[in-house]
Amino acid sequence: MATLKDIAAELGLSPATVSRALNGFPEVNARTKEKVESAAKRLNYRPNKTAQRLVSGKSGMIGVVLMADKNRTADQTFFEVTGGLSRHLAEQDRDLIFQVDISDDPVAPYKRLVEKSAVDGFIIQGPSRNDARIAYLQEIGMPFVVHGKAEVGPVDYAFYDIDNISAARDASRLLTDLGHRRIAFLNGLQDRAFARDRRRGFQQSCIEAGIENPDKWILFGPQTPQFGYSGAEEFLSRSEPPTAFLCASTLAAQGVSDYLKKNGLSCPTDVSIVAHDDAIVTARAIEFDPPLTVTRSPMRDACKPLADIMGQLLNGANPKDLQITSSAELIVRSSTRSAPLI
Amino acid sequence: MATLKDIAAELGLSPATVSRALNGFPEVNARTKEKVESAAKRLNYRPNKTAQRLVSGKSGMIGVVLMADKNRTADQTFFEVTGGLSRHLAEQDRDLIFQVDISDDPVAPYKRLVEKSAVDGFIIQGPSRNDARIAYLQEIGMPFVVHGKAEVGPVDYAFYDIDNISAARDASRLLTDLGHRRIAFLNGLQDRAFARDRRRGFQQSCIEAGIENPDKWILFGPQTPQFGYSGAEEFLSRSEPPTAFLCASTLAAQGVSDYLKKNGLSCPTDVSIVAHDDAIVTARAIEFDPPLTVTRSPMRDACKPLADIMGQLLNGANPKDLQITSSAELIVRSSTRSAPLI
DNA sequence: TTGTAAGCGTTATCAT
DNA sequence: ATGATAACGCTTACAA
Repeated sequence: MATLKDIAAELGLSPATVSRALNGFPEVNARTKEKVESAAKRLNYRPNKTAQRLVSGKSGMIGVVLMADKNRTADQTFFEVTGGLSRHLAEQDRDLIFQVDISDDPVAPYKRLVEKSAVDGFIIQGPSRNDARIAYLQEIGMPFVVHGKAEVGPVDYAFYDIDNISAARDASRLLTDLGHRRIAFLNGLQDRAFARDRRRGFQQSCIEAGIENPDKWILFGPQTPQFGYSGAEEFLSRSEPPTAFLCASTLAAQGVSDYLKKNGLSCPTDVSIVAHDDAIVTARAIEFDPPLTVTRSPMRDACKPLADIMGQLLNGANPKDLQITSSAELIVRSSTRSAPLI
Repeated sequence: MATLKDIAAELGLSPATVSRALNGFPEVNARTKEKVESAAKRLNYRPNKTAQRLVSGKSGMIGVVLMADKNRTADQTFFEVTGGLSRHLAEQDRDLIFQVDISDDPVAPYKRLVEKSAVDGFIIQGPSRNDARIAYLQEIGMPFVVHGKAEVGPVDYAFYDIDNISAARDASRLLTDLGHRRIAFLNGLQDRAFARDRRRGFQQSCIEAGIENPDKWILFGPQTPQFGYSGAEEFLSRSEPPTAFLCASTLAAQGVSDYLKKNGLSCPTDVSIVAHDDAIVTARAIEFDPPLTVTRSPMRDACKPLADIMGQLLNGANPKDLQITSSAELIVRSSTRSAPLI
């Protein structure tokens, strides 16, 4: 692979001039610039990233760490986002370095990457409350963007999140407006920030509607069809069964739907279902039977903002100016109907 | 972050000696070595990877490229393997750089990474026949390992594959031994090497059993429940419907199973099902109703061999000595039974 | 056993 | 407008 030196030798110039020509410095003679550029093309020159990194102190890599659970499973959404991130980072000529966390110390993989000076920044997915990773990165001053927002109040790091409180509030308010009073909420894992926010939104609309003790209607769990199924089973065998389900994902809604079918219950006649729709391919809300009412906010939409924020951060922007909260859109389809009169 | 120079200054040594001490050169005085090591620890020294790379000419990174289809979907298995790879590469102190292919030129993302001198090698997943990526990497002499084997005869690149011919042969032979004569095969995408091999194995056992024109019983498609469902529909509405299904994945088997249930057909009484089981979490063969007979070969098992092969390749081993074919195990459960007498 | 010096391929700071 | 030179942090002949 040709180097700056090769081009310089070829043209009888110094490497410095070639570097300037190639990097568009204003002082270089137009003709020289042309010659350099054509020679570069001819010799198939590519700047050596490693050398650039050494001198700039930047690696050009962004770290993404997957926290695999004990079962080594990872939710689809993580990959959706990671794939999209890779694409958008490529537009900035940055690459994504991917690591799987197997230790029980969530900070370890970040430390490893930091200490190897392997990355310029991190994108953190699925933050939890008092996230140790965030604390660590803040402490050492490493740039990072959080997908989701860990804390409730204002924070001083960059993030992209959807308004989970409003999403859950809108969804459950739709149900209370339809007269539902016993609404089961199959929420995400309890330690996740989004689950906390959605609980809050759910509670708000319950209070508005005069429903007491909303918490007894919430179950936290992984967003899988299995969880949806067992959650439906659990709630529907109570003495006061719910007339509606709110699911944190279409995946869980799938499980609920399966349970209803298997037990001769009809949606929406007997039970209404609303879900939050991340628009992942494996469980399309519109292909449900009946088509699912959702609060929709494609996971995929997070990729570009996250990559952009990272780019600006690396250009020295203030994290506090890089905080985006987008909102989910309520789409009413056929899985919701007035509460049955009992 | 402390550098070699810092340690040298601290100890009144030269950077060279410190480097030697830290890299376990035999000539260094034992006491010096101790002092250097403790100073390194005390100053929290980490070698600067970028500098090491520049001097060694190696990046310490392995490229993995995801070929996303038009829908931007990617099968679960890709991520299973990629995650595992990341873990095992970390053991070699290598990192995984992850890229998504969006262009229609499958070689482009590889070229990009190569020309940036970003990676030392690639792991290629889902090879197709006459794979352009393989041709490119061979041409430029970049090390790579293929997960799967693209060609039928002997090849001169490193790979890890399962014996797809035998797997399909064993599975379909089980069915022919049970008296089945009309066996539908929901195979993988036609351009994939594994699908070609499984077709071959299927044909072999059909010939053994005297079944004519096996190809008319094969449908190629993406291994999804949707494909399984529509494939079952297609085959079962023929004038001579199959009495058994062979599926290239438990995901497709799920679709077949769903179709049977929805149409009042019983497995295994009316229709037997055998699948190949990659042991991915989203469709566990043993949790099927009834539990699924499979040829089992966990995708996950490929990760360590692939990482190991890459390591050896980078240490100068001959690709031809790094070719592993493992075999799938036939596990008979309850989804297979003698063919119904018609 | 240790030090000196060159070099990896860039970019940046001086001169000229 | 261009060239020398140093620097980034490390490894490795070669010298001592």
